[in-house]
Amino acid sequence: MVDQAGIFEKLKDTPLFHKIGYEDFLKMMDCWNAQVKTYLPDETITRSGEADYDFEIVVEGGAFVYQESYFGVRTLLRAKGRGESTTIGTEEFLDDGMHYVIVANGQTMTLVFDGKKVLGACEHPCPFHTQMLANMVVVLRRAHYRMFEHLVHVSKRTTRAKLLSYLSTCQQASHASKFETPFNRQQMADYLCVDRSAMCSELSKMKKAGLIDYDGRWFKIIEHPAEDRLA
Amino acid sequence: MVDQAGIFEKLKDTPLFHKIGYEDFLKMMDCWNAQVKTYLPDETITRSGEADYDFEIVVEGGAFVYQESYFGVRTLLRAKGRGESTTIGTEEFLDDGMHYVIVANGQTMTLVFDGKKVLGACEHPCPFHTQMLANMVVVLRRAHYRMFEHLVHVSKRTTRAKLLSYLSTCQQASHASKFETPFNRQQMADYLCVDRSAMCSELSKMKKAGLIDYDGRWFKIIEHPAEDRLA
DNA sequence: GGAATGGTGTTGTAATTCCAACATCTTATC
DNA sequence: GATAAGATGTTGGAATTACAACACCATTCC
Repeated sequence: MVDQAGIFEKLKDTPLFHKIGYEDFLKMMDCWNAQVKTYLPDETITRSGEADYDFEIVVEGGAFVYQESYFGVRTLLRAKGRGESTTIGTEEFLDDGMHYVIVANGQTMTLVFDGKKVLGACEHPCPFHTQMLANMVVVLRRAHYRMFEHLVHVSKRTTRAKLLSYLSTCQQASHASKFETPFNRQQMADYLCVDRSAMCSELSKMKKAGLIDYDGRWFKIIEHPAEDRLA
Repeated sequence: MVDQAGIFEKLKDTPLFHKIGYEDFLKMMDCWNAQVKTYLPDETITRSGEADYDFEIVVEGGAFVYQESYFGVRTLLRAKGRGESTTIGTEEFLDDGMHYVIVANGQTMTLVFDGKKVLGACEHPCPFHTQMLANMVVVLRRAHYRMFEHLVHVSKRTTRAKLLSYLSTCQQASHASKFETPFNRQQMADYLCVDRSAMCSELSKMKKAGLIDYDGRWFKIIEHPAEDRLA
């Protein structure tokens, strides 16, 4: 059994709890009807349509979020890492028309709030309530933008265009002409939704064509490609 | 010149202003240092790096959000419809590492809040502040999930897999075996990032193969495709 | 050292997609 | 009815990708 202080310790450094102190946390636990739940590995935590108004945060362990098709075929959307604490709920809870399943990744402990209270207008607004909502907005915006970047890259029709779109973004983020990618080749191929070997081959061609230069994870974009390849 | 009452009239029915009354609105205008701005068609409203902490809402007109590559090549991310009011800012403002440009779509009027006050903890928390943040979370979550669905479809390697993924989602949302899509063929092809004619051709094959049936925008999924095509 | 492992690059073939062009059908519009 | 415009379906050749198989290199482990 873990006490409230123990739970707070595991959450306090996450972006969602930015500027939330222990006293705020205690009030929150009371005000939002917090409940601690534990799950066995692979146990279903929740699915769309059930308890849509709960707001559940991973305290310990982790969770997988799957999209579920009409026929029950699942596609892995996101992994909530063990010990990463935050926000199953911040990004997925409380909406209609979503079809997902959330499954525990190993032994998992969560904190469940009453979502109606979280998103409802308080008669006696508390500072922590406003702060938590502001934190949620920040966390959501970041995730939203990352996903949009991803979609922009994947939307390109050819492997070359996908690579240029992605590498251009990396270069921008690095603020330098030479930059290092966080992915190895397989991960980069998965991220861009192309075949790894085909991607390697395309990288070779681009190097020979003088478009880019690279060595391992270090890349450099040399020439400005025709606009229509990037657009 | 439009007065505050006129602005409120244009915003009050949007999701972002759910449960926000006129008195709340007036307080908000004061508390968050609201300023009204107008833009000429195609005028740049803002770009990443400039005024990152402002929170700007379209009151009248509209806006295009572009991603901008290292070389200045722009990709259209999103169109904020004329008169649709809400939320340039709700989804894009206040983050680092975003490279975008926002351009007015026709004559446009906006409302600019001080983002630091919007996301900052208030010393004297107001009910409208909490309500607005809760509204932002709802709006963001919805947009986030829609984008995720989009990414799931586009991530599939073949046109057939993209179609099945998309149609499966439509079928789920309709709660019926037969359903109508909101897109015409060209829009559907753009959404799935494939060529229209190739998509039409693939639809024909799928119909002949007995996987689906369709007539115009009406579709029906007949057989469960092999799991590996959908996964 | 030798073997195993994981990351990377190359190649050839089969499959898929893009692209352009055209045919068909429906729906305005006059 | 005649015409135009728009959406949809079809086809064939060129371009691109997926897939499988293998070579190469560095690291790790015994």
